[in-house]
Amino acid sequence: MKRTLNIETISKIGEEVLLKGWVHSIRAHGKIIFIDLRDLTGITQIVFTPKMEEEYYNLVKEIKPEYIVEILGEVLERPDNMKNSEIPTGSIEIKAKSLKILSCAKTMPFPIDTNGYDIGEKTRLEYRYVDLRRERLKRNLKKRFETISLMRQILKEKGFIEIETPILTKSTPEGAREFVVPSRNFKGNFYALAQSPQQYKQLLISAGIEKYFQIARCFRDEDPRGDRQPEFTQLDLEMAFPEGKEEIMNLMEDIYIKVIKEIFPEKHITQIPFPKMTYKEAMEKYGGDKPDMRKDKNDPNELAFWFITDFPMFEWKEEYKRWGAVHHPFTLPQEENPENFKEGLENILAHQFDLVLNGFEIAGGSLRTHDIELLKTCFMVMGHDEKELEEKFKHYFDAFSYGIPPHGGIASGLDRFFAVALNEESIREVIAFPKTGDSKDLMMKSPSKITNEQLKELGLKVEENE
RNA sequence: GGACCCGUGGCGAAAUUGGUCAUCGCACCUCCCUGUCACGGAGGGGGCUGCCGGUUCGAGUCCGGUCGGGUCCGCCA
Repeated sequence: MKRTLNIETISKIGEEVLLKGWVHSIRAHGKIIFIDLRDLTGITQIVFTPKMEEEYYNLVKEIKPEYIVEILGEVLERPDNMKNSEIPTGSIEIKAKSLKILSCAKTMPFPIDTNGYDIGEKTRLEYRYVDLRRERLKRNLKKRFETISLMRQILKEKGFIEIETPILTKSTPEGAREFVVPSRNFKGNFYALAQSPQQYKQLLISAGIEKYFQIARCFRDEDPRGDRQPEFTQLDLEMAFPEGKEEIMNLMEDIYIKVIKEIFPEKHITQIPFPKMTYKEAMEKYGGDKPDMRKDKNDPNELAFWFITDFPMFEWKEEYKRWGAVHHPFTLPQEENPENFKEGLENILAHQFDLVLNGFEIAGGSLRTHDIELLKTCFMVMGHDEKELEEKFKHYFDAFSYGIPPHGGIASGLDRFFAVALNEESIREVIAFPKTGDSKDLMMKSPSKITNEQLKELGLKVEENE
């Protein structure tokens, strides 16, 4: 017999159904026993009475919360005074005929029929597979999936194609600290995990993939925060021949408006089209480059999307005693004549913009420099010499020398977006298996030591005292 | 690299100024209950207060260290 999902029982009154799922709760009244059966679609009440076959009725008493069971029974409409308006299947119940235990379960390490906020994160992360049984987390993961599906659909309709770029790539100067991966075949050499598909996507543009996107995993070995993880997901896209940066902004705006309308209909956007504000104005008026522009900060359903534009191109990096890029070196400066760079680097703006949502930066985009000389100048300004460029970016300049159209793109951090859209304080609540503030995986217990054999094979120094 | 906060049975919390304070709720176990849906009722098991050391006649309660979590600054092209 084919399995019926809990939510489907409502339309099967009078029919015999086979249900499978988790025992959410048990209410035993001596003779009559109620079990709330949970599956991905919801909860259904099952009723067991002594009238059923003795073999099965005795088995019911063995059942404990979170056991996984299979129940054959008849869908009955409940008498009016016994209906439960709290749950979708509250108007019916299943009169059980038989029962089979598919899996037993130990007592859960913490309650899962709550929202979980009052349980220490340490415990929740250690038993993440149990924590994920929580309704709230399953809802978050579902919404996440629905959103990403919609984004793919929208971009497909607009002529973008999704392309996977390498995760194992090369260490480059500039940018975030990278995770490095030792090479076994070439001892003493290392891959770096991609901190962003930036270079690859620009090379795809040079190849004539005029509209690229990717739901991309990125890796950065920086100290995490509540809204950061060492690995995270971004909607990454790039296009050739954009009609100015406005085309990119409009595209991103269009995507988010559709996402909110379809996946988060309870939300309302403060202002459409998304207002724009220059970096200078944001800094002067709001003291930061990601102002929270909500009208009513107590309204949990308000979403204030704002574009912040005209970021400076360069900033002084005191730590390294040199100039660096505010965004990245590939950003197109608004001053395209390198001669004028001498006037004062701090005054040069870039064709760069961020998308800010309720005080969080959820996307950063720009037009890219496609003039090789200008690009080299930008690198030189930031303290890189010809030799280093030849070493680290040869592929990049070479590709451009074979022809590169004007292009631009944007990357949007999805974890942060989901946290805001789902009213979660931490992005850990919207990621299935997040890491701690120390970049550890408490469930898998990683990072972990590896054996001396492994170290040797990788050409790494063997620990003496192990 | 720096600053701050937290750590009590499985989970969440309580323990006046350090002195029977290891308590409560949930969960768990046993028994009773044919209509509950946070079911109800009776009884029961479980911690020595993250760890180490110090102060004190006496510490969960003070001090130091350590381990484990969290937040923030730096960092995050």
